[in-house]
Amino acid sequence: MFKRRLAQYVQLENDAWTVFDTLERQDTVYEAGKDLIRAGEPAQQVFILQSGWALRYRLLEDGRRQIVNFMLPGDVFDLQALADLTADHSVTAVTECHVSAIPSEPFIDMLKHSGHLASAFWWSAVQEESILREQIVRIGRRSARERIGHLLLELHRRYVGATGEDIDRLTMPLTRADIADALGLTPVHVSRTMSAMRRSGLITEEKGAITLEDRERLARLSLFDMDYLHLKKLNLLNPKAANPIYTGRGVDAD
Amino acid sequence: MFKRRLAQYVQLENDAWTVFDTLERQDTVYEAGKDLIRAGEPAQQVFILQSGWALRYRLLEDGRRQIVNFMLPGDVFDLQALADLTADHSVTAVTECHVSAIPSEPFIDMLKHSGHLASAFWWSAVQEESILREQIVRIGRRSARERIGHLLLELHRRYVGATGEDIDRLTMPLTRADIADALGLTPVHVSRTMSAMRRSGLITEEKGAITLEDRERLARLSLFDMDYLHLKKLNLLNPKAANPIYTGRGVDAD
DNA sequence: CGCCCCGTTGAGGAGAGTCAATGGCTGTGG
DNA sequence: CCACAGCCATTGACTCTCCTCAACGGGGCG
Repeated sequence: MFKRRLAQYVQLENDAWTVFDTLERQDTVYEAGKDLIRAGEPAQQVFILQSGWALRYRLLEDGRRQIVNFMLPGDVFDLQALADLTADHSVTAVTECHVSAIPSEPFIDMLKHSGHLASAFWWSAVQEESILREQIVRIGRRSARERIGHLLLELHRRYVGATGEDIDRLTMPLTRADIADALGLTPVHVSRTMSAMRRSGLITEEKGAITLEDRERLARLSLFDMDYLHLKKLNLLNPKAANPIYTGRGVDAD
Repeated sequence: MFKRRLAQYVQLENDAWTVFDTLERQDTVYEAGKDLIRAGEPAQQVFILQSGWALRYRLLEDGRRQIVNFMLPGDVFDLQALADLTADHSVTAVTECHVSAIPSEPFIDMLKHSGHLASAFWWSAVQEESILREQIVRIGRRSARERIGHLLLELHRRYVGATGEDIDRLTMPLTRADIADALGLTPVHVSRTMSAMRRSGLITEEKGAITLEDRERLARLSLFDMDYLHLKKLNLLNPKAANPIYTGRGVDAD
C-alpha cells in the first residue's frame, strides 16, 4: 500500500526500498475506535498506515468535534514528530488499523542518506498539506451537497491510489456523524443531503460501501478539480502507469 | 523579523545565521494587490516575507474565493517548492511586501549542512500546517463571532511574535471581504458581527488598526487555545524570553 | 429478547446569506 | 479647490440553508 502510494509521485529503485525496509520500526494493530495519537502527548515517531482508515480530529471544550482529515492505507503521518513537538490533535482508528511506527531519529538518518526517499516523503507531506488546504476551501465556500460530493471524490481518488483498483465502488466505513464532523455539518443534514443525492442517481449505497454512479457529473456539481492531489508526476515519470488520471476538470482520462 | 520569529522556537547561534545569511537570494518588493505566486505555475523557490502581509487563496470556477491563510512578517512559505510541484493556490500581497526568494537547491543544501537551521525551518513548516488545521476547526465548528474572535487572537499572537511588541493594538490591513473569505462568511455578516463585538466592548477600531480591549474575555468567548501555535518551546529553551506566553486557556501569563 | 447505535424523516427555528440603499473616505482630474 | 468616481463599511428587510428537537425503525450483539 505504502510503496504503491509513493509510487504515484516517483518510482523508487529497489535499493532505496532496501534502506527503508531495514529501518527500525514497530508494528501495532489498533482496533476501530482506539486512539493512535492523543492531543497533548509528545510526538516521537512517524506513522505509516499499512491498512485501515484513521481520522485526525480536534475537540472543543464544549464537545464540538471537527475532523481535520482522513488517513487511508499508505498514508504517512505525524512528520511533525521530527520537530519533537506535542500533538495538538488526536488520531483515531476508524476501522482496524495496522500501523508501523518509526522513531524519528533513524527516520531522519534515512532521509539524509537517500535523496530519493527524502523527496518521496517530502511529496507525501506536501500532498497532505495540500489536502488540508482543500479541506478549508471545501468547508469555507461550498454548499452541503458540494462538500459531500467533493469529499467522496477525494476519498475515491485516494483509495484508488492506495489500492490500485480503479472502480467506482468505494469502501465507506464512515458514519453520517463522521462525515458531518469532517464537513462542518450536522448528521441530520448529511443524511438528508445524501438521500437527495441517492434520489438523483449520483450515488448508491450498500452497507459499508458507496458507489459513485456518475463521477463526471458529481465532479461538475461539486466543482472538483483534483490538481491539489499532485498526482500528475505519475504521467510524466511513468507514462505506462496502470492508473488512469483525472484531468484538471475532474474527468477520467480514459 | 524572520530571525525573531524562528527564535520563538529555538535560539540559533550566530554561525548558523552566517550560513543562512550568505545564501543566494533575490529580494523583491510587491505592491499591495500583486500576486507573489499564481496557481498552476511551478514552484522553484522558497519565500521569506520580510515585511508586509500576504494571503493565500483559491478561487472556485464561479468566482467564490476562499482565503486559506495569512502570511505575516517573518513567515516562510512555499516549502513545497522543495518537491518541485506546481502551486495549487495563489498568494497575494495585502500590503506592500518585501520578500526574499531563495532557490530551492541552495536552500536544501543549507538544510543538509545545518541541523539547527533544518530543525528551525521544520518547526516553521509544522507551525504553518498546524495553523491550517486550526483554520479547519475554526471554519467547521465555530459560530461567526467565535471565528472572528479566534482569528483576531491568532493574528495578534503571531503579530506579537513577529514584531516583539506585545500590545493590544494590532495593525489590521484586512477588509471585511478578506475576513469573510477567510472565515467562510459574507462581508455583510462580518460587518454586523464586528459591530456587535464593538458594542459589547470586545474590540475598538481605528483606520487600519484594531485593539483587542479584553483579550481574556475574547479568548473565552472564542474558545481560543493557543497550543496549536507551538510557542511553548520558547519557555523551555529561553526562560528569560521577553514575550509573555498565553496559557493553554488563552489567557496572558503575566 | 432487549439494548444501543445508526440512519431517516418531520416540524419548526435560527444563523447567515442576498439584495439594496446610504454615507464616508480617498484619489484624481478639471 | 472642488466635483466625482470608486471602494469600503454599515444598516434594513427579506430569504434560505442548515440546525434543533424529536420520533421511529432496522440491524448487530450480548
